[in-house]
Amino acid sequence: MVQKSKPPAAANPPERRGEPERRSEPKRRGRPRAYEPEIALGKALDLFRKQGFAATSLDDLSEATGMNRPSLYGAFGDKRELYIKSYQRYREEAAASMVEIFRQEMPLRQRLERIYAAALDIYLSGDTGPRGCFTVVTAASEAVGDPEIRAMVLDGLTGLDKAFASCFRRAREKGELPENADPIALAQVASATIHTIAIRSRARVPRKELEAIVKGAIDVMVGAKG
Amino acid sequence: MVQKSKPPAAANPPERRGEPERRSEPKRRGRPRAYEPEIALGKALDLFRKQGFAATSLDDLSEATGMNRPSLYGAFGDKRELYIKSYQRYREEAAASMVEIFRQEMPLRQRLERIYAAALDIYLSGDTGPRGCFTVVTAASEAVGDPEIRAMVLDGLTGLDKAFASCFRRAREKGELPENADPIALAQVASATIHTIAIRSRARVPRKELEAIVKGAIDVMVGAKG
DNA sequence: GGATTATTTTGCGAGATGGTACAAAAATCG
DNA sequence: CGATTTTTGTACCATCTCGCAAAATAATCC
Repeated sequence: MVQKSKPPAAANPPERRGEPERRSEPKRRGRPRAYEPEIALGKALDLFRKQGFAATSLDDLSEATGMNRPSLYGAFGDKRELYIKSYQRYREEAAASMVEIFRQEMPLRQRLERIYAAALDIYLSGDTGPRGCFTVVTAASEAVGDPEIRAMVLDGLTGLDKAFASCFRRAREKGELPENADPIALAQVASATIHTIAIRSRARVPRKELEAIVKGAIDVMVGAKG
Repeated sequence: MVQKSKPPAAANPPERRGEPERRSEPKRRGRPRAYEPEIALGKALDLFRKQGFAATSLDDLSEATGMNRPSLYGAFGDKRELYIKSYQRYREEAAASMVEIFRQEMPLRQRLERIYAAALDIYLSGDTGPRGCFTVVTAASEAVGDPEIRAMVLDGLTGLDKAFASCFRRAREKGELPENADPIALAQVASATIHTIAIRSRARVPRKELEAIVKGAIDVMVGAKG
């Protein structure tokens, strides 16, 4: 898992470009790419999620993406840039899986349940074991030393807070919560619940237990029984 | 910060053993140690908390502890063992700072406030910026790949859950909580609040904001106003 | 004082690491 | 076809990494 000396054969998937470029690409000039940047970035993201920044070597990334190092460097920049791009990609995917749930009209309790179910799907995915949340598990670790990563982490944290806050605010307006409920405090508890399941999933707490934690937290936030 | 080639002079603190050994040590036989294992372990812990496992090199540890590598190796074993011993030390210290608060008799709200204040003291300490919680920030990251570390992390998580649960159970018996309050669910929210401030402190969220989050969470758990 | 014991010190070695230089390869353009 | 352009593949570098062996040092024991 650490070194490689990649077998030089079988490195080239024969189907390397079904249609050369999605659409409207006039026709690229030089030698065609042997990889698809989007899926390579996904592989890099998988690795960073599993191992974190420092424990992931360029050889690991090279092997996982199928790109050799110079190609990696040319496509994404150095290791830190690749990490940041992976993190951006992660956040886009995570946001995409939740934005619909925040937008649609539905009862508060159901909305919370679906948000947490989506989060668990993300945190528990992974071939070699659940990987938790990128923000919580690896990015927060890098955040002390790297202002750019820290800014992204902060942005992610407050973004989640705000999404939950507006969701509680709407619920209060619709009479699903008592008049004196504090949407901001509730949102922070809702975020904290996200964080606790992110951490616990990384420690391989089984999904059933995580779901029980979620249910208990929802009860505390909106009142027991549905 | 990465390499060293330590200046060979000035490496030996002249006061290296005020009293050779605390007490009852009959008299150590060979050359005396130039370091105190306890404080060296503390320095190692500081580094691991700041940088995590993979990003911390033996040279870093050697420089921080003042021990050269073979001495480190002899005293603590290899890097992973040193990491585990550091983590044990961290947990002992953290437990020591909280056990009194859990044991003493006091109103629920005050107990929670003091627990969170103690946690913030730990998370926000550090010369070069707050370091968060070892369990949450670095150990959880290693937990996927290392069963021994994972077991320790799980033990830490459930230990905190249980401490909070018994605290809520007592409060309910004393009438500080409604009869239908669920101590386990409340405990998990209390743990989640610990986790969220651990993560946020790592992202340099200022103490004032963390305290506001704590206050909001306490209100949600035990009911607004004190 | 000499033997014994425990620790420090120096330094090494095999290998991994992040990053890059450079030529060969594979496409389009004229 | 040859020129141009872009990417790939190989090889390399300087540094860092972990762990260890061998020798030097400093204490106690007899």
